Amino acid sequence: MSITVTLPDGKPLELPDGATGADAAAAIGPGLARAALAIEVSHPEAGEEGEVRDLARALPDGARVSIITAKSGEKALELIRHDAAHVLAAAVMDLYDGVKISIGPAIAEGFYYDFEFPDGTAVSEADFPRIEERMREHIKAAETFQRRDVSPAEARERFVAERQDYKVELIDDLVASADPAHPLKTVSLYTNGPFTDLCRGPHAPTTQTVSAFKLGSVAGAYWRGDSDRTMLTRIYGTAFFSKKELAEHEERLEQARARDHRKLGRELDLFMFSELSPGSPFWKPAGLAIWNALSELWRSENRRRGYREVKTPILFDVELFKQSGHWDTYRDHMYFTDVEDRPMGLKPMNCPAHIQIYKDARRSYRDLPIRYSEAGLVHRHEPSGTLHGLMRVRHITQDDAHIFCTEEQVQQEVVQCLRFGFFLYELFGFEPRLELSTRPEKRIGSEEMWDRAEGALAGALEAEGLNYELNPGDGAFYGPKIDLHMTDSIGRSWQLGTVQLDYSMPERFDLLYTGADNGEHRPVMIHRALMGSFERFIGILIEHYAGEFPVWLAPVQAIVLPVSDRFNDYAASVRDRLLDEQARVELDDRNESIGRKIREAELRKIPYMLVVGEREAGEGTVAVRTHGAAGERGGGEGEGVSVEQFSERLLGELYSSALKPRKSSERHA
RNA sequence: GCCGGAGUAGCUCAGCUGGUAGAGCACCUGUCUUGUAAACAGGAGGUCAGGGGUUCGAGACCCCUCUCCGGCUCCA
Repeated sequence: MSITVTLPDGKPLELPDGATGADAAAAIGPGLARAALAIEVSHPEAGEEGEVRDLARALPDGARVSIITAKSGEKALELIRHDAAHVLAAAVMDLYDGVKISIGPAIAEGFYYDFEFPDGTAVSEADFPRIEERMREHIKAAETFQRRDVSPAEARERFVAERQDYKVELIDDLVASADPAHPLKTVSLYTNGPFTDLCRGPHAPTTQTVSAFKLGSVAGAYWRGDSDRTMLTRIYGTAFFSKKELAEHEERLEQARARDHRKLGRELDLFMFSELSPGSPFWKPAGLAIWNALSELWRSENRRRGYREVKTPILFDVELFKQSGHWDTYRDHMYFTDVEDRPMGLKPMNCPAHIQIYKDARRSYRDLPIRYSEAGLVHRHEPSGTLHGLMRVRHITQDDAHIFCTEEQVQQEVVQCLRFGFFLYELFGFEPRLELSTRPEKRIGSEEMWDRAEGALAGALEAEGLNYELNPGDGAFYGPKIDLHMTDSIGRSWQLGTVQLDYSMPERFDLLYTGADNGEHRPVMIHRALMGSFERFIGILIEHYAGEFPVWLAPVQAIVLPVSDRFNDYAASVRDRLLDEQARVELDDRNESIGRKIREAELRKIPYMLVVGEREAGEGTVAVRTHGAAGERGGGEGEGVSVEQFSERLLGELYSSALKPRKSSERHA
């Protein structure tokens, strides 16, 4: 008897019955046999998607196979990182008595393993050297990863005897969640050296492959991600196939840390924080310049799309929040105070305020859609442990808007919001990830309402042909939402824009409009913030540009640098000339060397440095040096540019291209 | 909020097993009059996050609080 498998190039390979992945690799060649780590098996006829398996497992007849080696990219990395997690667990078990293991998967940039250490044992990064040392021993021993399929009862017995409560719970859950028609017959155990773990696999043949690894950090993590359960100790690490790749990875991380907006915020003097108001940025002049440029863009683009800007209070009688539902669902995250014995609260959202404006007049179907925009200041008591620079603050300025429309207008309005969002993101070269979040546990409104709202959002996404992820249960308490996410410099994902559908607030506030039939109807509300908040968006912008902003966003667009104080008067006249063009321009007339002035302007990442000395003062010119590209006296584009010429050029870059007038046919949304 | 770590001059950091606080840059003053990434000299600057404790003596050790960092949970 023999079996036939198909190789990636389409060629069939005949093997004896019961042949394994290792046999297949050996049949192809001795080099591949040595390099093989695992094998990807797919069996389209049997409906089996590609699955990476151990080399030691028998291949099914008729399968398509592909040998995984160190060159197989992500799949190979995932494999050895998972191996590394087992090696880590083995080392920790060696070093700490009574430690309980839970789970240890490979993740995007590495791996982790979650442990429960005995009471009184705190593990910190200081312990990493000895843990790593122990890991190296397991790797040097080239322990084989041996898989054993056993009955759930046998596995359970084993882990009960070892007091591995988490493993016992995992087995019980596996058994309980199995389809009653096909009860779970086996679970797999993997053993390397003295360590055995409940694990689905696959693994490389031995621990030897995990040669280039490093532990990264230690963190708390709730068992099963549930904050009501035990907090375990998570140890993060990463692994590569070579020391070189590991070093490159660390180099990348270091470069990423250099663009951290908190670091750049300090270096470029953009904003600061004070212990006296945690989670609340103080915008310094340079940072506010960015804010204002962005705000100008936001304002003009809103106007173009039929939004009318409003401004509303931040402090309200709590009655408003009782009516809106915030009191019931959001109280713990709000700030309250008493004003002359009257309980008041800071708004955590702008919608109830915009609703007051809607209700200030009788509305007709002819008025709809009504679109109110506001750079609305809200306060949210974010838990202390979650604050993070500009990304997670308690004092939030949303680029908010609320659209009041008819049921029929919902989809087109949502589509317009999405297009508007993409228009903005494309200006910065952002490629956001989309999520559709559906009804949460804590919610208001009927099931039919949620059905309709979720359907409308999904409909808009599909009408636009957009790819999105479903995020069940993550909607706002009043309605489902579409969120736009971006990642920061080190890969953390942050929600920026959001488009939320709301049939509930209009009901709670008894919003009405008069229809063509002269009857009263209920409008639908759309809550939308595209950048999300100015704070978070600017945080992302800083990291995106690594502080090297395009001219229209740069806090200082040009700086005039006189070579000596004999040319200060001429330099001031150049500065004044550019100020007249509304440019953000500075003059560095300190008694310092030109080298010093240039160095400091470079460090401030100012786009244009205008050096003026004897020759420039005589000719009415400037010597232009652009940031990052060293200028040259006596040559290059920089020398002898008239102030006129430079002013023209700067004028062309002072505003985002989006802010320049354009014909309605060019409008994106 | 939870787990772990950290907090020394404006910034970046040093400060041994407890013996009474230091560097570079920035700042101020003076000299120099500068041509494309750091002129030279001098000076000033600290309740070592805050509070309590141990000790003859604490920046170092212990406890509490605050803030920050890395995660987890949460995030309208």
